[in-house]
Amino acid sequence: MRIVTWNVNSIRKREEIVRDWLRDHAPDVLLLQETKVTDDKFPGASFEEIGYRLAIHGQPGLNGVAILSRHELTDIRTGLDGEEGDEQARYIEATIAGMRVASVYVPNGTSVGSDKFDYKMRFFARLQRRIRALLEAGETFVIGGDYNVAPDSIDVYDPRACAGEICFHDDERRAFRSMLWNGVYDAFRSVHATRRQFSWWDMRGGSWERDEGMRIDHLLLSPEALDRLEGSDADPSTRAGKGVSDHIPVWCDIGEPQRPRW
DNA sequence: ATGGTGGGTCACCCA
Repeated sequence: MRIVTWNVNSIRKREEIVRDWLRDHAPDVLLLQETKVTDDKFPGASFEEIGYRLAIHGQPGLNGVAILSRHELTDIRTGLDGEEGDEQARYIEATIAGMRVASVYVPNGTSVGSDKFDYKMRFFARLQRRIRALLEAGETFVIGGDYNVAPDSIDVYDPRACAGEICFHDDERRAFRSMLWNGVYDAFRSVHATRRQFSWWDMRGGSWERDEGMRIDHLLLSPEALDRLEGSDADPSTRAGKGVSDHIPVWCDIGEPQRPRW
């Protein structure tokens, strides 16, 4: 089962690109972030026509997450607990082929020390609580998305230039590691221990041309999903050219269970 | 240190 995560930076702008990519690669599941559209205006038919079912959670103009799946989607759940009145559409989760699969769009945080940065840090704590609940429930799960944090020095173009900056600040990296210490695993890094592979390059300042990117899109796996992990990679070809997202798709392949659970 | 481009919606916010 191939599960892909892709921040598309507006699904309406990227509808053709995403549909063509899905036709070429035919993954089982695509987790979308920054769809930037309300549910009634999501271009769902375009993906249903090529064999995908949808679970969508959007809002006007900002954020927005979705799950596209070739298999049945059940028990769809949206949002994270822990913040009264939070209207931001950043989390959706569903059961697909016996696994819980989620798409998450962690807040960018804008700048270290801002109100939005505080919200980002609270969001990490809320996400961690969800991870703990899934682990305690014994679920096999994959949470893919734009985490807006590069975990390690190898994951940024210049660790000195990025030190203390948004998406590489120690507080964010600690929050990411804190999730891992509960017993979830970064799929790409589990497969490629030392490979430098960015998933995002800023639209501004010719970052793509200079290869000044970061690896901020991740798939976090439960232990059972890690046992079944058969591969993980990304597709930088989608970043070339005009009219593309600033993020590229990142995926993992989860094999069939090899034996009954203990 | 700033600003660069490209989304959103409709004078700016967000990345």
